[in-house]
Amino acid sequence: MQGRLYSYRGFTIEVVYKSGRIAQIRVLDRRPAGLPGLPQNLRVDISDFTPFERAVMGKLMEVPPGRVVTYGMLASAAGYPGAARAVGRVMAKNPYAVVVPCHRVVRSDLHPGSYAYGTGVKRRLLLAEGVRFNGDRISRKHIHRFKV
DNA sequence: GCACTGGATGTTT
DNA sequence: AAACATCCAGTGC
Repeated sequence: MQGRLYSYRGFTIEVVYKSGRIAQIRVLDRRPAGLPGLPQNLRVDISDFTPFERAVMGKLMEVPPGRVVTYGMLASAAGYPGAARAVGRVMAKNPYAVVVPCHRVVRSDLHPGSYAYGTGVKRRLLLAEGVRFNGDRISRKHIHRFKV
């Protein structure tokens, strides 16, 4: 698997194509040397996912850089209150890092929580997007409120 | 406040 | 039936 390399806020992003469609987007913990910026118009295909997964991923894509949501908040906003842990399962399998911004989903105690590419990468990605920390916890002002 | 524990939880495979 | 990137209430500092 080889893909196109892009730059996103100090990280290298690899977009892997399979038969003309985006198969995976991953984060490489490496400085992007002279790479183009990550395109805004990348179209990811979520039609093969379950209704629950589509609802969660779709809602998550509303969260902008510099904001975070908790697993439980995202579950409720997607229409599945109480499914915080199931949201964690979706995030763990998310093939489209950064475009489906699973690094912006954090624990209810505002610790960043786990990440497929390492907790350090998650923390530094959030920092690069403008999220401030108090020690190892995210400050409350960055919590995103979904529109009703 | 902090750290830890045990149990409940929803969805997928 | 098992797995899990959680959550909450309880306990003891």
